[in-house]
Amino acid sequence: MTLQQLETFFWTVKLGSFAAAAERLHATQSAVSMRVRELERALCVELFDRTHRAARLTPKGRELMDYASRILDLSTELEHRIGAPEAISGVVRFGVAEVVTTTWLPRLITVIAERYPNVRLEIEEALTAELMASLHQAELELVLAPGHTRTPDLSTLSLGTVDFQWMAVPSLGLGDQTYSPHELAEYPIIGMKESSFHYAALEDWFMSEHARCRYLARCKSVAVAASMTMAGMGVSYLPVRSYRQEIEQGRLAIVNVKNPLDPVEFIAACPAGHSYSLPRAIAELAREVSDFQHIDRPDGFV
Amino acid sequence: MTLQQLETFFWTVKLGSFAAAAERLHATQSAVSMRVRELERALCVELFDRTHRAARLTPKGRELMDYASRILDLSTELEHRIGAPEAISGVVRFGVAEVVTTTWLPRLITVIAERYPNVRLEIEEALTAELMASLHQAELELVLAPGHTRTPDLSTLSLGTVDFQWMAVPSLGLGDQTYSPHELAEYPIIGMKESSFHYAALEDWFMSEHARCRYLARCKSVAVAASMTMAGMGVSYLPVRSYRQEIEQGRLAIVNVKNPLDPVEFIAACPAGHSYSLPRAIAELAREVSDFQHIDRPDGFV
DNA sequence: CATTCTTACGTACTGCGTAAGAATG
DNA sequence: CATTCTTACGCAGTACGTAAGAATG
Repeated sequence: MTLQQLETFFWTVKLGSFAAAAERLHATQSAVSMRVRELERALCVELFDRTHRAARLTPKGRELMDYASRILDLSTELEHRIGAPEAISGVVRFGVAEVVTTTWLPRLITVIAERYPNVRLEIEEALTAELMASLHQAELELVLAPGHTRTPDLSTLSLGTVDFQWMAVPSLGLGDQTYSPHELAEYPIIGMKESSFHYAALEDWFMSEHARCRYLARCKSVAVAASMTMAGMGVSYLPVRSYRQEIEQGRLAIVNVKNPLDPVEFIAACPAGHSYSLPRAIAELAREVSDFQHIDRPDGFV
Repeated sequence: MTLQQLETFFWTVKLGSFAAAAERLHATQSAVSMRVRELERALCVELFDRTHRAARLTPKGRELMDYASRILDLSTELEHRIGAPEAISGVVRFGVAEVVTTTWLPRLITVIAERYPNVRLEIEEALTAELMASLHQAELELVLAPGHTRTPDLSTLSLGTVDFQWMAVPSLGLGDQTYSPHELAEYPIIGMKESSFHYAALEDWFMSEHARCRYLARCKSVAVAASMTMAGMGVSYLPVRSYRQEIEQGRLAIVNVKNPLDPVEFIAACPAGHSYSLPRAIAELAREVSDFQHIDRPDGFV
């Protein structure tokens, strides 16, 4: 019995198939199959029910899963606590929201590369809901995105908040007055897709006055929304700091509204239950390099 | 990092040298050296201070020891709880007292061989103190011997008690009367060596009346003491059941004494701190096959 | 019939034992 | 100078990838 066998078994169960585990572990199906078979031979026990196509766990396999995760957890904790950072190798797949990409992601990548020179990163940018879905399917190990959801199966770490405001070009003529949702809904709104974190928040904001706005567009990208806004096509909800220059230069103007939404909190989220893991370490680095407005909140993971 | 490396590291620390670990693990010094070196390379950390001849742990090494024992403990627990018994392989070194050898040891060996066909046994017979010393030095993993010592670093399991009595040949003329220590001390005593469990007990018994007996001999073996006794050379303290036949046939007779000592409890003792381990499993088998007088006592390990 | 796991086979590697070497007390 | 660890070298076993095969839904 080896750690590698246990790790392979663990991911096979976690991802539901030998093929998926092979991809995750950067090995071939064949190798995964052999490792599991070797583990079964070492324990003289069937771990998977092979009468069906999908790899279904036997009762013994289910029992093993608990031991495997405990042992693997200890071994990664060991590597982090005792090993030098350069001893940490492997691949971390994480997802980021666009605002992270356009702000401190480059710094994060640099810091990771310095601290963990032997770690390879696979970074994916997508809308928040998509990232969270990937996280739950274990396709990603870490997500840096807006959110404050406290699900029991996720550990989260606050990365600070970002001030979003309604913006439009001055020539759209909204001026300095303070708009209610109803009033703002008169203007064409440049929104984000449903899987964006903002979708629900803005919908709620309009709905608080039973206002129905007309969306000129639903973007998958803040940058695209900003471009459309700067082109004078409508009003959109944008991160202030990212468009400071445009505001100063008069190419965008903040639209004052009644009951403005709170600043958006960004979090690092990763699967709960691991005391130490590379994703958690990276989350903490992200918190350090983040220049988002840090808020008072328990400093560690929740 | 592999389980084998951790195991090798563990035993190197536990036994204090690469050579001793090599012997324990049935490998060469060279292999042990390489495994440790590989572990150090995997963690990018020095685990042993090699400036001195003996392998002294570095602080990092000391930290690792805790993780290593926890991981190895989990992995053996896993093997016992999930693996089939025939999956358990390896060598168990255990020590037994002579009375165990001459009573149910053969049965124990049979039962172990049936349950764990792939386990090899290295059994050593010696006097109790010697066995306990070997146990503390981790040269043995299990001891089946008389005793009731409750040391915090040992787990013990009661194997039952054995009735010992003073015996002599009838022709020595002790008859049916009841002897005090003083009176018995008049006769030549065939005793056991100091490292025998009985040594202290009998010494105390005589000393309770400030009697000083003359030891005709100090044996390392109960069988030898019995032979000398049956040869009419003196009085000795022998297990009754082992010499039932001799008593019935009149070749030995029990000598009644005042304040006879309690029956001697036998225990299985193994290092504490392992939730599951082969030695513990064997201890429980020993309890099952033992035909010593079982006493009311918490059933499990203490 | 596409997906998923297994089997076969050749290769490359790595871990081990033997034996010799270095260093320590 | 004996003990203890390290290094060198050659062998053997094994773990992997490629590719073909079997079975399932």
